Amino acid sequence: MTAETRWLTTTEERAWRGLLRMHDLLVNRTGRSMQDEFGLSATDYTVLAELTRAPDGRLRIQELSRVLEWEKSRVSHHLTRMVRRGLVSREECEDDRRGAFVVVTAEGRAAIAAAAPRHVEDVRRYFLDHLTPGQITLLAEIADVVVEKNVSGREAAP
Amino acid sequence: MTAETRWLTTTEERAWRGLLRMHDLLVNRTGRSMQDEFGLSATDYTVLAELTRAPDGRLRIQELSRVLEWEKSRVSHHLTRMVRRGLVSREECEDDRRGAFVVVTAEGRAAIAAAAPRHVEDVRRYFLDHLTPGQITLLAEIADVVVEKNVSGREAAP
DNA sequence: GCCAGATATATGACGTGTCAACTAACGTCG
DNA sequence: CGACGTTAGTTGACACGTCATATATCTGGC
Repeated sequence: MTAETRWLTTTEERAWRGLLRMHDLLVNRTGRSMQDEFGLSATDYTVLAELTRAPDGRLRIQELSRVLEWEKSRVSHHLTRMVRRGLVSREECEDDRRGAFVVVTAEGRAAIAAAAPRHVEDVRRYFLDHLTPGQITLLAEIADVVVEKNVSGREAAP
Repeated sequence: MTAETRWLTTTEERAWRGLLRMHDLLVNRTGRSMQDEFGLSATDYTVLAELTRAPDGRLRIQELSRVLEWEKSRVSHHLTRMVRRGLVSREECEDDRRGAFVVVTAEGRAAIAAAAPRHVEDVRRYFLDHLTPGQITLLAEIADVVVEKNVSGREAAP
């Protein structure tokens, strides 16, 4: 006994499909630069960004999992690959012997330092440069609202 | 001789990271419904949507590749999996013996017909319902601009 | 001190995406 | 006709993500 479906209006569909298409385009364009020119995937980049922002370039794996909002197994698999390529390394945790740290290697720091300026340029070239400051603000607000509504009540319930 | 990098302002970063986060949340939420309740991935859904919209539920594979903007090999791999699950089938092409058609099966039609109302509800629940009509229009415009600027000059150059 | 959960991480299987290489059929220009 | 470049589609290898499961350690009663 489902009520009649309220299909999407033209504008609603334009917003939804446009969001998906815009996202894919931007991810492809920015990702290709990073991959082709610096050998980093977008995910490598975010992992390195979190690590270099942390004191001593070290984080507990659970901590990384939390800030990135990635499943633990995803983090584990990804770190295995990054370790293999010399971007990070694992370290034991003295306090909690179950636990482990990830640490950026010198090579990892070099990689993200090299890639970061180009990445920011790409974000401007493919995305921000086509929008007015007003549109950028609007989009930031839209994203904040949607994220907040979807996240509250699922994690850290009051 | 690179100029100094113009790093992102707070708002710019909020827009960029917010876009990525919002997208991931929405894709996860809507994807999980479809997967758990109807056994379809988001990509299955879009393939079936294109096919059911086409006359006779048939499309040349190249045509599908073009409208979805997917690499040929991606299409091919995905169709192989969908065929295995009985959602679509391949047919030979008489006119051009290199070519092939994909056709939705009855099962495929049933699957998307069952999933569509729920999908639309999800798009509303997780996304549209949290925004004002003005914001939805704004977002549609933003997506259109960004997509248009990134696509023109790469395909179908004037 | 010990045992029953809970917690931190790793692993294997499998679906998905990309890239490069391959097969087969078209089209054309001599 | 026949060699040649192009087009349609497939395939295999490999990177990535998710799920279920395994292993080791911690923690809180008793």
